[in-house]
Amino acid sequence: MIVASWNVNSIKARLGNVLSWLEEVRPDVVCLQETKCLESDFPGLELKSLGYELACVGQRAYNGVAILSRPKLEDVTTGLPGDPGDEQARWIEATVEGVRIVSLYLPNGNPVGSDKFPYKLAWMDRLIARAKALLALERPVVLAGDYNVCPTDDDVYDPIGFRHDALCQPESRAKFRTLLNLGWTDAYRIFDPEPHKYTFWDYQQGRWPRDEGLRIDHLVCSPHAADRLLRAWIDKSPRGKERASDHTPILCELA
DNA sequence: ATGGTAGCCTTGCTA
Repeated sequence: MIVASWNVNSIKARLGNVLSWLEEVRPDVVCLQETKCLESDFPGLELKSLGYELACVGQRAYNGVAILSRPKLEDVTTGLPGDPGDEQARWIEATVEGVRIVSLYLPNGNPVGSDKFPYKLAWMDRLIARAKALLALERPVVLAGDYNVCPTDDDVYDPIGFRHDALCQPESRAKFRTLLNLGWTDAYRIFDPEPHKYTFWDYQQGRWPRDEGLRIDHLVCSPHAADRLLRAWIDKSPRGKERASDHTPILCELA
């Protein structure tokens, strides 16, 4: 089973790119982030015509996550537990062929010093709590999404320039490590130890043609999922297309 | 020193 994660930066603006990529790669499960539309506005018919079931949660203009699946989608839930007052659409779960799939969009947190950064850290504490509960299921689980965390300086093109950025803060990285230290696996790093492999390149200042990016999209696997990992890779081709998202898909295959 | 891109709607905010 091939599982992909892709921050599309608006599903409506990116529909053509997404449809052509799905036809070409045909992943079994696709987790989308920053869909930026209400459930009622989601272009589901086009995706269903390619054989995908859809589960999504969204809000106007910001955030929004979805799961597409060729096999049946079961037991869909939305929202990250731990803060009933949190209205932001950043979390959706579903089960596909016995694998619990999460599509998550972790808060960016910039600028550090604003209230956005403590919101990010508190959100990560809730993520860690939910990850503990999911581990207790003793089932394969994939936490797929835009984490807005560069785990190490090897995951950012300019570590000095980003030393004050929320994506590279020691607190952000420490919480990501706390997640992994519970027993979760960063699937990409199992298969590719090379530094400076990226999933995001800013639209500005020619970052894409210069390959000046960040690795912030991750496929985080529970032990039962990690035991089934065959490969994980970044597909850079969508980033080079016309009207591209600033992120490109990351994928893994489970036996 | 500045501005540079993209998407959405709040023509400013978020990233």
